[in-house]
Amino acid sequence: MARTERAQRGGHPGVSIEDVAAAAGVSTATVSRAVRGLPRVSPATREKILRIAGELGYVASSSASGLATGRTRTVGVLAPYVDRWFFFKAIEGVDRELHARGYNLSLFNLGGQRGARERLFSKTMVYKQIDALLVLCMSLTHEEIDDLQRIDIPLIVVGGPVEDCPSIGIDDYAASALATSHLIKLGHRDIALLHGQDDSDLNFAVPRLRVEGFTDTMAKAGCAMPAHWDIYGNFTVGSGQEGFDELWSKPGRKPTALFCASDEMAIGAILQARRRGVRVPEDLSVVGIDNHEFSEALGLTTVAQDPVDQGRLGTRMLLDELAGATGSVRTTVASHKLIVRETTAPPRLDKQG
Amino acid sequence: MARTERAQRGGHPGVSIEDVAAAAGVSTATVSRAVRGLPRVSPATREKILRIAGELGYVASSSASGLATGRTRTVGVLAPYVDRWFFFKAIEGVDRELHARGYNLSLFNLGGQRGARERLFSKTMVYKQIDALLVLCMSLTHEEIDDLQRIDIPLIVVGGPVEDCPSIGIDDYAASALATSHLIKLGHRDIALLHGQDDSDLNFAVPRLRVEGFTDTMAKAGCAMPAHWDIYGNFTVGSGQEGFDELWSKPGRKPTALFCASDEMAIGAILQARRRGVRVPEDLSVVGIDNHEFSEALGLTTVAQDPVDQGRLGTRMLLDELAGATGSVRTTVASHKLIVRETTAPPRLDKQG
DNA sequence: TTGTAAGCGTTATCAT
DNA sequence: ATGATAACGCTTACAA
Repeated sequence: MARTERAQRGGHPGVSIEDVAAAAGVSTATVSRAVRGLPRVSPATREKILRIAGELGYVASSSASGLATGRTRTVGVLAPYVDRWFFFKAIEGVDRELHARGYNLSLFNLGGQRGARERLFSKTMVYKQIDALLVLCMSLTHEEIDDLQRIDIPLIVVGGPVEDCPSIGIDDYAASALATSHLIKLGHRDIALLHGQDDSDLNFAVPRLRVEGFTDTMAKAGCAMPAHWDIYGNFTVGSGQEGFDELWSKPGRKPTALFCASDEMAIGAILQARRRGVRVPEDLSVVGIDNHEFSEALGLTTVAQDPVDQGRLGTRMLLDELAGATGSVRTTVASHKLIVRETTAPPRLDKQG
Repeated sequence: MARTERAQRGGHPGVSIEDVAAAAGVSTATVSRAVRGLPRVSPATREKILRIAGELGYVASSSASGLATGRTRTVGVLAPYVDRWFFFKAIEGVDRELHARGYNLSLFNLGGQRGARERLFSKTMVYKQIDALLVLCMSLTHEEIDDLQRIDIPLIVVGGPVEDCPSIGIDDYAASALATSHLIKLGHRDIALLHGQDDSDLNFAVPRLRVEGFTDTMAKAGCAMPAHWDIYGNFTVGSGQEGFDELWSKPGRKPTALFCASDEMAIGAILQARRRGVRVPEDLSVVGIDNHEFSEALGLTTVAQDPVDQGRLGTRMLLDELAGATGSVRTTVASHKLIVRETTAPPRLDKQG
């Protein structure tokens, strides 16, 4: 199908490099160099070419240059969800860095359907379509990892450790230890735990680390926790609500504080506590991890992390690697910080251990 | 640069259609037909080719086929934000539909920096890179619209009307009228308004329509609203909090109800009200629009809409259009529904009009 | 049913 | 500094 035929059939061939070359009276090679800002073009011709290209509205075809160079100038972002705080924040950071450096972002969202990983991630989805891959806080099967390694493009995971892959994220263990000791320093000893696993099994490491940080800190402080204070949720607000009800409906002593493995669960728990007439922090202190958008409004004490920045940094490493700086991609730990607000206070004297 | 050279230089040529053809003892044309499921291939050869392609791990180069066909099989998604409820929900719907039909999603996020449109959307960003464009609830400048029309690819905006563009979204006027009359039917006459404009001026229509729905309904019911009950926010939780404080700090009579143009503002207002000792709904009824994730947990009465579905439907129209069904893309109105929960109740008798 | 071969719009090598 | 020209890997008339 020749260009002329396409045009005849009502297609939209657009203006090609050849059109520009013809209009400028130079070769396509020169146009190519000129528009890409490469050397070996005299200032005069460059200016002329740029002007004409502008007039004609020339934009290089990404398919064509992709084919010629073997690079697509797009990086893939693989996310288990796109509607959860950490994820959309990270995506924002990734997008910013990517477009700032002239790259495109191709989004692959595995989630959507809650309950199980709906779409499997196959190499065909990205093979020859992206220059690098950024994985958002999810574990990969061995098969997926192997596939990815075989493709051999720069890869980084943002938001949690995955074996055999470089990653960037906070030290989840330290973060939850920090939240827990904040509670302990306040005088709490009767602390319940609201944690759990992501619905779709997408990352086991982060939840586990956050629990271990809690458990170890409790143990070190000599605090024991009855088994029925160990509540299992799934990192959503809804499960935070249910978690609170479960905790409070059980007979026996109540805790004076609640450690939640994520702000979303903490928010759910607090909302439900208030609904049940349990005052926060007077009757129950609550602490979370993340510093979700809504946490400030609620006055939630939490350990903050910055997913935007993690996304940006991860992207930067990927792009540097692509730019030839071998070794740019390496496992990095991002910072976290305790933010004390209004949902934590010393336990009431009559309840103190 | 020949294939062999690339390989020698440590590049990763991958397995090409030619490799498959050679291994199968057929021509590339046949391989092409076979792998794409086209007719005119005998069952036997097809099976053989598929097997070999599988063994070799063959995946067609999107650049090459894009160049050959003039189609990229990716659609662009232009979003003012990616970290706001409507937007990430819509993106989820878009992504689902897209990948289900073998398309890729290229994300362009204009936001990030709050305060002003940071990145301008230029035709060079998408020209020749996408087959269709889905715009998420933002107004475009005339220049941008012109550019887009000139590119002449299917276009739809999801989440709000934009002049001269087909769109899908709820009837924002009707939705806010519905929320308002819910309040009025409950017996409220002293109703305050929390509305505003998106930070970055990204869509004027939606906020305006929601205000008009409120204002007209109030007028029809013969309710007057003092000017200082007209509070201006920016659709965020934070501005909901500030809005409440502004409303409550002013001297004079207090309203018995508050209409918020979005759930996020409503949530902020409620949280702040409680913090100030104002009970919801006893002292103040609050209603929102959207049915945000957190609204159920808070018990917020609201008018629900389903962005996931809007995104999916918008995408479907785009893809149908690309599949040749001319006229598939057309302005459509999505449904909304009042959900009465716990933040609205009749006004207290001593305060009734 | 299968193969041949001409494009698709760039980039990059090598001359000039 | 500039130009010819051969790739890049696929699709698609058209011929066989």
